[in-house]
Amino acid sequence: MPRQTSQNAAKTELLETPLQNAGSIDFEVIELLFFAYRDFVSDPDQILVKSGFGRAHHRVVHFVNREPGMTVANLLETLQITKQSLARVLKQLIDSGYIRQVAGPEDRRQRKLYPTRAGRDLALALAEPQSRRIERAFEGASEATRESVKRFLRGMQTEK
Amino acid sequence: MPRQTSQNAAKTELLETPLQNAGSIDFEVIELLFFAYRDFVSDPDQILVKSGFGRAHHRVVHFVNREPGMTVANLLETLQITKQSLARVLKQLIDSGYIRQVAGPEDRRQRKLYPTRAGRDLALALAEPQSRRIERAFEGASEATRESVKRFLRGMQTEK
DNA sequence: AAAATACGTCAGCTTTATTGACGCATTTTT
DNA sequence: AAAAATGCGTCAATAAAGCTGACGTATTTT
Repeated sequence: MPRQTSQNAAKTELLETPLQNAGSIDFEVIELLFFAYRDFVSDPDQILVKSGFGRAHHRVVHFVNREPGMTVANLLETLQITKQSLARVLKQLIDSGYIRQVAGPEDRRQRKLYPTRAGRDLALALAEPQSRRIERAFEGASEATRESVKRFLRGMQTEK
Repeated sequence: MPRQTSQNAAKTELLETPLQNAGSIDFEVIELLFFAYRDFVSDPDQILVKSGFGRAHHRVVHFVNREPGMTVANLLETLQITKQSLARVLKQLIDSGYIRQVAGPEDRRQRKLYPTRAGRDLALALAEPQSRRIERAFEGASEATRESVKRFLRGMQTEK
């Protein structure tokens, strides 16, 4: 037993070695994803504060523009949040005139969601800096490389 | 002027066409990043609820393990949050024995942060499912392709 | 000796999310 | 036709995570 071991060395042990790519753990890419996403969302965040909206509003505006006529249930599944979380955000967007609801033509219980012109403009304004960032990250990349990156990102998704 | 235009057509106009890759806006990659990150963080989230911790704790544990001896100021800059946001999270991790502080040897105002053995184990447990997901997304990819993806992710960061 | 720095903390607030329950209109099943 | 299920909105209570601003202490720099 080592002498000079101040109380409970085993339990209070401090590790000074950096945790690096080791075993099968890829810390490098984990970190790259963190930083990439952190900066990726920082662009629209700056625009959103001006309108008094947040990230959640952004997501809703984005997906409703991408797929007009989607239902509330569709949106909940896409965002993977609860109905109650969506409620306030959606209400604000409707009240502000960015999104409107229409009763479903076949199933009238459904509320189909559509962007207004203002809603489309907002979606475009938010996407613009993100898209510029993506273009910058792809700078000089071949079409094949771009496809590889997309394939990687698709592979990161949980297959439904 | 069109007849049969119910009140204010221009202002309440509903857009039914999906917003697609158009002009210079790359909606496809924007969405891929959203879904990739959403699922990427869902893995550790499930582990964290068991310990009563959240995503913020994860980030702190991760970076302190990656760079033992980092200061509180380093961490704030990396995470891009405020001191007060970090305070509660860091305190909980210290109180729970995952992280410890040591006064800086040169500058004793600094608090250098180190993981304990438990803190390292937690970081590894959280990284494991994320790393498996990354490996799956890279399946069959050449070394060159992997490098391309990393280059893309680095390019997404705001240059400091 | 004075100023600046690194850190912790107090107090109050906002946003975003959660769970659970209920009500209404409508559609599907029995 | 009646009963059950579905899509949606809402109420109430709560939690996690972030924010701003201000101040105190120890320490280092000027």
